[in-house]
Amino acid sequence: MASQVRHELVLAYTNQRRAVSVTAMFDIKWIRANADAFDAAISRRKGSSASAADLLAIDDRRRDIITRLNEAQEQRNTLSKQIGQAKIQKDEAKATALMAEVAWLKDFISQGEADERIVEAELYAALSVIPNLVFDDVPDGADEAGNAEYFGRNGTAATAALQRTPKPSFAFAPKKHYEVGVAVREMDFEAAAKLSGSRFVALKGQVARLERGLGQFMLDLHTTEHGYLEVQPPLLVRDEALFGTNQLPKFEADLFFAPHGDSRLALIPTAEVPLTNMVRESILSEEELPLRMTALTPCFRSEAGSAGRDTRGMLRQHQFNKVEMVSITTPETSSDEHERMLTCAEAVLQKLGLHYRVMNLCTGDIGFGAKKTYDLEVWLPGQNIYREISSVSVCGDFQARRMDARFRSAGEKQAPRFVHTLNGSGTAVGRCLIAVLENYQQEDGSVLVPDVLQPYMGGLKSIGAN
RNA sequence: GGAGAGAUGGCAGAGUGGUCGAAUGCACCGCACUCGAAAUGCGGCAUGGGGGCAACUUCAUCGGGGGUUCAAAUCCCUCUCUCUCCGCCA
Repeated sequence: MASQVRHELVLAYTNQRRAVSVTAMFDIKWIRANADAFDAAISRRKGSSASAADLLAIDDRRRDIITRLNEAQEQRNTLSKQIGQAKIQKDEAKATALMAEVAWLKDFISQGEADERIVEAELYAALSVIPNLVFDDVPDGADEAGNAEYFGRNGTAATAALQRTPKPSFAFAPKKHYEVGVAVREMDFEAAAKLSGSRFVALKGQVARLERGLGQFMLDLHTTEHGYLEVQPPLLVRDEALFGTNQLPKFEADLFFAPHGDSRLALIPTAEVPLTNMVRESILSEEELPLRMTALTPCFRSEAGSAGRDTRGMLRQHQFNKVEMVSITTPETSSDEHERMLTCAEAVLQKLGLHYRVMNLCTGDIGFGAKKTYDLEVWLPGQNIYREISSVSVCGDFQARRMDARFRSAGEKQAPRFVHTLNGSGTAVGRCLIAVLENYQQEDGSVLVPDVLQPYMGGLKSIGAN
């Protein structure tokens, strides 16, 4: 490794406030004991060239340095204590002799500490960009074409499917959301562009109210029927929080940052960041779990690299509202919680009467930190496609390790274990607005208000009919 | 924005350079006493890393990082956070 690169690596490493030791971040002990399994698992992931052999080579060097350093420190500690004894006994001659004896260890130790720092920085850099390993039932695939429709745990789609709204049919050619009459008047892309550039929108009047009502409806649903605790989190967060939920170090380009003193704060790309990090650097008691939190927040995404995609309408914006659900669980319950969270997200679409399907994301499409992800894709008749409106992921202990979030079992005298984390949108409000506009549009350009939203619209049954 | 005070184990709270990883109290766990409980007594009770099959041993950690020293909870620098007062402000 070039020395300049190494220098910067060490600097970045030592200046960062790390929540967890380098070896705990991604279980290097597990890799050591299961090298083949690691290589097999990581090879399913696109975008990672990590290999157990490379990682363990760094770790072997690290352990070798530590062993030699520890021996020197032990010697120094022993001699230092003897010096202390001599001083207490006023035996200056003996103390001076001992100090001469220990002198050479000083350089040896500081060199060893420097070496340790370098090798830990290397290991840290290598481990921090390894994606989570996925579950066996995640389908293989190169891109979204490899995703598999999911019909429930037993493959029967039993209850959920029965409550799903069938794909609607129209007696006229349904318009895209930004062409629907009321939206044409009340989705002001031009004004927003003057203020902020492309990928922003100003909603007005009844459409603005509808968007607000949607967010309120979702939040109320999760807090009253699904047992989630409402949280209003900070919308600006530190780098450490972003590291915890794995936006950093790899996906910095997707974020907006605000300068702050000599540092910076990021605008949250999703409430997953603040909600999940609520438990960072803490040891929960098992009785507190599962901890379920939800929030309605704006989300900010730079969308670097997606130039030209979805430029029309408000499908892909730099700013949008989203209701997020986060669960903190024990390792034993996280998979059940994943299914549960999926039904919580589905409930939103079912109550709104929106047609959708559930996809089990394949290895080529799943996110960096997830072990398994279900996407809810809502039907957009104006565009004649299914579009992602919610993503529900189980992360295992991947984020917990990055945050140092653990729990202690009641009674049992064992060391604290890492919690498991899950996150899911329930749902993206902006995209849900699109779905309502397209699915409930009438030929005259007005839009019917879904029953469950009418209380949030002052009883209005339709908007834009004037 | 200005001035000052702080941050020690699950909690409270001692400790200002030398057997301090850290007194004491509370909480918690085990045992004894009890028909049972309370009270009492005895013992245990941090995290991470290295070595070892293990018993065990060793290193690091007193908010984070860096430094001085043979030796740092204790001295210096810096960052973060908390509190008090002043100013400003939704």
